[in-house]
Amino acid sequence: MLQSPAVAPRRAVFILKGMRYDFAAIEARWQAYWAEHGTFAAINPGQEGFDPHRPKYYVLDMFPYPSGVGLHVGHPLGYIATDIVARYKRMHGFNVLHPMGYDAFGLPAEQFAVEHGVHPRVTTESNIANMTRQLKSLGLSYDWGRSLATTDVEYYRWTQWIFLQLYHAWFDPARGKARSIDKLRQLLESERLYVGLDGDLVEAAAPGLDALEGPPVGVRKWHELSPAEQRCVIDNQRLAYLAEVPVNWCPALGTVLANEEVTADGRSERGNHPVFRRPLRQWMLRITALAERLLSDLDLVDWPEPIKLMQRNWIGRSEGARVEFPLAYDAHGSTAEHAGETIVVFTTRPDTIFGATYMVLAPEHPLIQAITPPDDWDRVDSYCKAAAVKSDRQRQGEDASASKDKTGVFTGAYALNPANNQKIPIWIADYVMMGYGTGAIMAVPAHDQRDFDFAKAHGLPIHDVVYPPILAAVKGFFDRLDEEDVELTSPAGALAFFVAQTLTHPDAEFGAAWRKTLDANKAGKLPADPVKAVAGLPNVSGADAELWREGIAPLATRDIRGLGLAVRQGRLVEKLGHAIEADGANVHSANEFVTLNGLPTPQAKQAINQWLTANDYGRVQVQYKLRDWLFSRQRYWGEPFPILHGPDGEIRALNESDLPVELPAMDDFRPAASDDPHAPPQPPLARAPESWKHVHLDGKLYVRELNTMPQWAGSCWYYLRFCDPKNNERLAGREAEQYWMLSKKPDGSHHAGGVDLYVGGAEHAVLHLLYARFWHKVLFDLGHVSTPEPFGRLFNQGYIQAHAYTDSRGVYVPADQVQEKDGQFLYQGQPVKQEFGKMGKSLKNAVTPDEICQEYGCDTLRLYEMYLGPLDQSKVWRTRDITGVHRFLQRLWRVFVDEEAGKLRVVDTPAPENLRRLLHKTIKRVTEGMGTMSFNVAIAAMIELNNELVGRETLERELAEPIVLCLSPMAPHVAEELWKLLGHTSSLSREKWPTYDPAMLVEDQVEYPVQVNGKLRGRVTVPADADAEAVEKAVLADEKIAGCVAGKTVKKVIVVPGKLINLVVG
RNA sequence: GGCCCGGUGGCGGAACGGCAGACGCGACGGACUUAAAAUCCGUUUCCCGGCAACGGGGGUGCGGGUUCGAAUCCCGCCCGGGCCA
Repeated sequence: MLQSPAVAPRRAVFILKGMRYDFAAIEARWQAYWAEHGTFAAINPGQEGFDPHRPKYYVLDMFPYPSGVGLHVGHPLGYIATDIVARYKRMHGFNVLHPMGYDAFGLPAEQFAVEHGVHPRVTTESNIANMTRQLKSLGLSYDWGRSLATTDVEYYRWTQWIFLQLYHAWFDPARGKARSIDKLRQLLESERLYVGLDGDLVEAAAPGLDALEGPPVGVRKWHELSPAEQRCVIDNQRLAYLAEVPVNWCPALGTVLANEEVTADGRSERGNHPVFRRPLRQWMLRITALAERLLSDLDLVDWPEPIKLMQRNWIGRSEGARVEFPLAYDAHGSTAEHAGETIVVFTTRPDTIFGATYMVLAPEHPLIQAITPPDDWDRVDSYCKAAAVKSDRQRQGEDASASKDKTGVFTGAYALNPANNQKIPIWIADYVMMGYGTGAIMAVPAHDQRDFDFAKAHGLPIHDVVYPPILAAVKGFFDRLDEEDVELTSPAGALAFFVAQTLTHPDAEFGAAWRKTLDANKAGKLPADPVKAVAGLPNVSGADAELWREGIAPLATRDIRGLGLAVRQGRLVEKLGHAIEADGANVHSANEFVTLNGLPTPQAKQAINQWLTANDYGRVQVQYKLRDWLFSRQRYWGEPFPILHGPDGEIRALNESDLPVELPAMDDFRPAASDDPHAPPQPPLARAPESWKHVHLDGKLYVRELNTMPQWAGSCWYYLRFCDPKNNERLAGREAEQYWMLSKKPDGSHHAGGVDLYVGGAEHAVLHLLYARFWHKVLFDLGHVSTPEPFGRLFNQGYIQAHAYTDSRGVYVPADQVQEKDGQFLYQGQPVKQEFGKMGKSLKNAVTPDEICQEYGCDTLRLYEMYLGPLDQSKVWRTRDITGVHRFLQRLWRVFVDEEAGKLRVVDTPAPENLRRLLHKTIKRVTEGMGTMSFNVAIAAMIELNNELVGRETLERELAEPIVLCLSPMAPHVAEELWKLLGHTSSLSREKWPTYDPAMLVEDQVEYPVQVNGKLRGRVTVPADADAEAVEKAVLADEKIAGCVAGKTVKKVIVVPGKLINLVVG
């Protein structure tokens, strides 16, 4: 279209183009400047320019997996936040370590490689290049010189090195810490430790005692063992060890799978292939040895409570009892050779032992063969064999179909319940796992739902032993009904009345409730509707109400006699149709020596534990849910183990000097798939060149370990490498590690954790953080690192969600092509349904940072992401809303720059008092927002200040400079540009953060809102220094307030200094 | 089922136990413009009364409680999300 050259404003714009807010040019210029000047390079001790007096601050992001599709706007949420913190800390004089890298080993790259025939290293490197480009375009102040990938040979060399540390270490329970294997050998050789019957370690008594009494019975001295036995004892103590463990084996994928990767019906999540349970010899890491410290040291770190809780639950410490059930012998089956044999169980509910009516062994339990009578053997054996191939999930019946058929088989043998000397049958069932506890349970069907289902399915007895308050009340009612012969007008109503009484007065005796019930009976005031009488009470919990409504009340109405009988016989639970797992008080729980009856669950546990211990039936034991870490993968794209296998089964660790063990170049790195669940695993490395696989050492031919490490390995210690990423002597130089990892508390003492702020998604709350803590603690015990914990403060950012749209078939359509019209959403003219979910490829609702940067600039993107809401909450991305913060930057720019005249508005005259005050208030709000990472509030404060400045012809320097500095962590490019326009010649990244003067925040007049009986009725303005009495006088003198109070007495006047005034009148 | 987190206008969200709804989006009205975009100014919790300045009332998922005063603290419930079973 032709344009008239005479239009003046257009010409002005054309001439002044250089003074417009040209974010593209500004951002490119400053990103180049920072790179060229190394502005964000952190200086290590010993390097030129290092200032030992500067405090350090280590702020870290959870590094990403370099995926092929690159970043979407959800990823940088945390990165922008940490970048703001890093920039803010630099302005406080901190030496800031803010690095970034890539967690690049693992399945997706390998899967992509297998499908496309490209080597994973090729795709990984191009993905890394692309993601680095994206990250750099966001202006994140990383020290890119420290960037690394877990796949770098010089990185995984040290991952292998750490594995060797684990291999050469054991956990000394006496010291509660990891120590070197050499130390263990010393302790054995010097006979401070003996070897027990099972190859376990037995501590020698205090020195001197042995001389008198000799070593404990049944132990051997080190020199009495053969070299092979000695080796076996040592290997059994290592923190990295080989073990035959049942794994989820997927022959079609040719690898083992983690439990999380197996679906409920026993198929692989990826590809839906069958998964089999089979024992495999695998590398394991003994994380369970550190369980107690992983648990207790959570108290030392500043993490969100929910994350700590999830770790605690995962570790799953339970204090319970280990109880021995003697075998019972009768005419058939048992043989003399097993006399004295016991079945050991672990239970967290020893208080329910009187209700243990049968026992269950896991199908793998070692005693099965010994206790099963020969006649029963075939039946039992075939059951065990069938169970062996099921997955854990199938066995535990996590889906509804599996829990219905609680399979099991009776062994034909019996045990004695030590509490009541009852003979109880021993069953085998696959819902009991060998891996947890002792592989055997005492089944208490009345108080454990799984036991209940099993008992129902197999006709086993169910005996009540614990009643929660509502059931205790029911029992109390029938007890009294038995004692007194009364005629009840409505038995069900009386029961309801009695229960309601006891629940509303929980501290009162049953006797009182009973008397009231009798009174009500006499007066004909028993409730007509027993359900409502209890379930409708205000303080009855939902569970109790349901129990009453669905369970007791119908039974009471239908057959109160039968109900009474069931209660008397302790068969109420069976009648209710489901187990009662809640705590309560014991019933039917006494023998001639001990009674638990009436004791609340915690006390009952204590009492029975005491009795069991005193009588040698058991002892208190701490148990963890945490399992040792399965560390082998039958995959190519992972760290090779620094381990050799000798011809005679010898395991030989490589010397540190032989590291790294590089992945061999291979064209075909697919795992060997198979249809046969029993085919031996063939990891891809089995097809590596012979020259790699075979190693000649000391005249022997060794084969390398052919498994690789799991993806978790590389991410376990990258934060350490960042301290000194180029070091080829150590995993990180000692001085560098100490400088960056030792954080000081305000009082000068050292903090438990090294990284000052670690930000990432909550999806890593358990595994990554637990594994990293485990490695760190071992390295700490062995003296390689300086802090007991790796991450002092953790922060979880929320997800970015976005609207997604499905068409009539329920298929997702590209969200960016959906249009809204009159509240309807249309895609290609067809209505679609709006949904909601985590941003990503699968929902077709991903927005890339590239497109936003191009259209609005990355300063706008940064501000928008931070302005969305609190960092730790999930929030919805709406591209439309970006204009808000973009407009803010435009307006801010025009407050500084007169675009039409093409000059800066900044002047050196003093600012008006009101604006100066507003500035100081804003600095305060922004500073506070920085401290609590409430960046949304900080930005709002900046916008408010700016709104006051819009339209002014000039801008005083005393306002301009602090504004630029306050904005700079959040929108660094535009801030640097304005800083330069203000006449500065270098980057503002290390300028001092502005301070506010508290005196500037104090007003000399205060306007008080005045409430009358809590309702806002008016305002009065008084001098700021007026005392309460003067304020009161002023309030009562106010015309409007006087009107409100007229005719009433003012009973009380509450003056909250600086806040408000409340008059209480009546 | 257990535990954890959350629920505030049309929307995202502010609010040391003290004026609920800052700030932004959207919407509406106006200015500028031939027009649109951009920009600027104003209105915007709901209900009632008023031409209007304004006045009255309700209101932070629901029901109770503590308090002079509760979005905020306590108890119970409902709904949504997460983790574990």
